[in-house]
Amino acid sequence: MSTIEDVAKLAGLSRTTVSRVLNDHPYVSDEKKKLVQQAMKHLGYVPNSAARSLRNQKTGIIAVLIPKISTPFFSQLIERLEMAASVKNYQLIICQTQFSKHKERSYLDLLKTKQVDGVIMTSCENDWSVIDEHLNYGPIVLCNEILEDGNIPMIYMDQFCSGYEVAKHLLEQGHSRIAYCSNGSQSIGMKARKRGFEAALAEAGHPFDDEFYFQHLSSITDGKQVFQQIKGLTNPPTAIFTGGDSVAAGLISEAKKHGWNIPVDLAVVGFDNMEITELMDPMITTVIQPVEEMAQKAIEVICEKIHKKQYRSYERHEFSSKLAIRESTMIKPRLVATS
Amino acid sequence: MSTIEDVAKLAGLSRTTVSRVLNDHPYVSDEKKKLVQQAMKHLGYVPNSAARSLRNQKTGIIAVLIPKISTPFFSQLIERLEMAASVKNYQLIICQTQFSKHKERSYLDLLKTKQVDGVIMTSCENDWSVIDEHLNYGPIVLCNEILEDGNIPMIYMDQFCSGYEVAKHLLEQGHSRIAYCSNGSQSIGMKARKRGFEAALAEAGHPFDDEFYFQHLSSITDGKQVFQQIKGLTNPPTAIFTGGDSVAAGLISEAKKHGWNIPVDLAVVGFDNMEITELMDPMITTVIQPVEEMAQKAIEVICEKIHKKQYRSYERHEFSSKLAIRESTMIKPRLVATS
DNA sequence: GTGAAAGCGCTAACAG
DNA sequence: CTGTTAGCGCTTTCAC
Repeated sequence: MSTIEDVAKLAGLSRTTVSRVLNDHPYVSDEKKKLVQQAMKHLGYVPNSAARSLRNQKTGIIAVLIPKISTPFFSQLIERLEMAASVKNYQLIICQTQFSKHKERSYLDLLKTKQVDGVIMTSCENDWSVIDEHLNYGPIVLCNEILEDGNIPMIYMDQFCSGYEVAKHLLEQGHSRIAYCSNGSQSIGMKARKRGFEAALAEAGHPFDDEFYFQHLSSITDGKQVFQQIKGLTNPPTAIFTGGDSVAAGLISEAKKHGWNIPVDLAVVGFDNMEITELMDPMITTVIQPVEEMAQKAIEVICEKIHKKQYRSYERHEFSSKLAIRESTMIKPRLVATS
Repeated sequence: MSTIEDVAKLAGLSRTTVSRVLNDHPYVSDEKKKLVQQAMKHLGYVPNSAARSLRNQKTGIIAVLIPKISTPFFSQLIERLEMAASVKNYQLIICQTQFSKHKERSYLDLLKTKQVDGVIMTSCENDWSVIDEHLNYGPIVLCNEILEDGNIPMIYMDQFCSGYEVAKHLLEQGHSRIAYCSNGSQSIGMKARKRGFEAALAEAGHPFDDEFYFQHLSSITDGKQVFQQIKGLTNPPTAIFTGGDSVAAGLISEAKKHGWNIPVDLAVVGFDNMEITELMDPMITTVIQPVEEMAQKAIEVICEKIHKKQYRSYERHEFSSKLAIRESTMIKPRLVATS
């Protein structure tokens, strides 16, 4: 492995000059520049990044903290983050926290060891004080998460608005008995979603009924179970916002097995716009998150922070969801059955 | 940010001793050891990883080259790779090649710049010569890919066997007119899968019919289109191996819309065991890949290579798939319809 | 057991 | 425009 010294010798110049060529500095004569470039090519020289990191005090690496990579939403987010980072010549280290406080903290320590220039958190298990302490070592930005009072950039979707729009849509379809599911998270975003949902109902004069509030649902199985609960009600809801596509799909699949007609007997709305939503019969009405925009903003913001070396600042970047209205909430005129 | 020097001063000792404590070297008196540890705690000292990398000539980072992160199979693979790497205290840099030869090569260069200790490729667009050249700088292992004649470790699934088992299962269900779909890849693995499929058919005395060979299918839309083709055939197949769950799901969804009964009119087998396979009605028979085992082996092998500093070696690690038999290929006695 | 000193490969003052 | 020099933070001979 050749070093800058080797290149310098071969070109008959000093390390400095080679370094200048390497970093596109001005004040190098074209003649010597060419000499250096030839020597580099000849030796197959590539600068050593550890040495550069040590000298420059930056690595060109950003850590992304993710609870679980294979979750469709998160894998899409990583994909977009990677694409945006790649444009700016940053590498991404992927850290799976598995919702563990401890793991999360140990990954934040990558800032202290200077293994990364910044951290993007897509969820946050620890208290603000933990984040705050790490801010002495580098920038942290939240993408897809909110933390009250934190003076760091936060990039997120307007959940109040998502909840509001879903409810509005269902109300417009003539529903008034509408169920709501949460995944159990008590995050600010989740609370906002519920508030938005309730607000629309209240406006329409159909205050939210706690009997229709189902909690801790996130999987397909959960969706199946929630159907069983609904089936058991004497006066069941006519529509449901499941808060997740897996739940919606599980619920629909189970409901169909029991002869229910979706959306006639029960209108269903999911969340995330996963692939299944277009595969199920009926296709599922769902909320589309602005993944690409959030990812791009997150990279943009963290790069700026790294550059400015100013890690604390109150910044909110809010994006809007879109509602994809599909068959699971739209009652169509029936086709005449051929017998 | 405090350095080893600061710790040494505070403890009234030399950098060497501090370093020894840091690296658990023997020959440090317990007394001084404690002194050092106190000083480290007091200063909140954490070793700088760039300096360590430079000095030790290793980074503790592995690059994973992936065509597209959000593909369910790949996101599962990344998840498992991350978990296995984390156990060995390695970080993973995720590089999305997007099937680009050029990007792939530039990521392989991370080995030259010493930004990573090794590379795991989950697909390979470049020729062997490109790989070979980079082997001068660090280990490369293939996980989920085969390259003829390459003298590097390759971890993969026995595709011949997968294809064989699928065909066998369909034959046992009484089918003889069985269609086969490929995603267009001409990789060794894909060829093996097809050979396995054909072998089973040949054994049963039902040689493969090229009329039933559909190519370049990978998406839901492709699945829908292939159904249209099948519907147009005068003498259509009674079973089909779609080579992918998305294709299978798209096909089934379209077939149902046209009143076909799956599996009675057409038995369908997917590939990958994605979530949808259990959500569709009927649930889809599919091939389960040994993702976890392959990921663990890949990490194990690359760590060993890094350790031994011997990058070239002919190694094959083959794993087996499992067939998950579900409703899309099993004709059940019909339930009596209540009218 | 412990410390002094050299050096991993690179960049940025500072001179000239 | 170019070179000399110091040093980023760490580990490791080699002495003592």
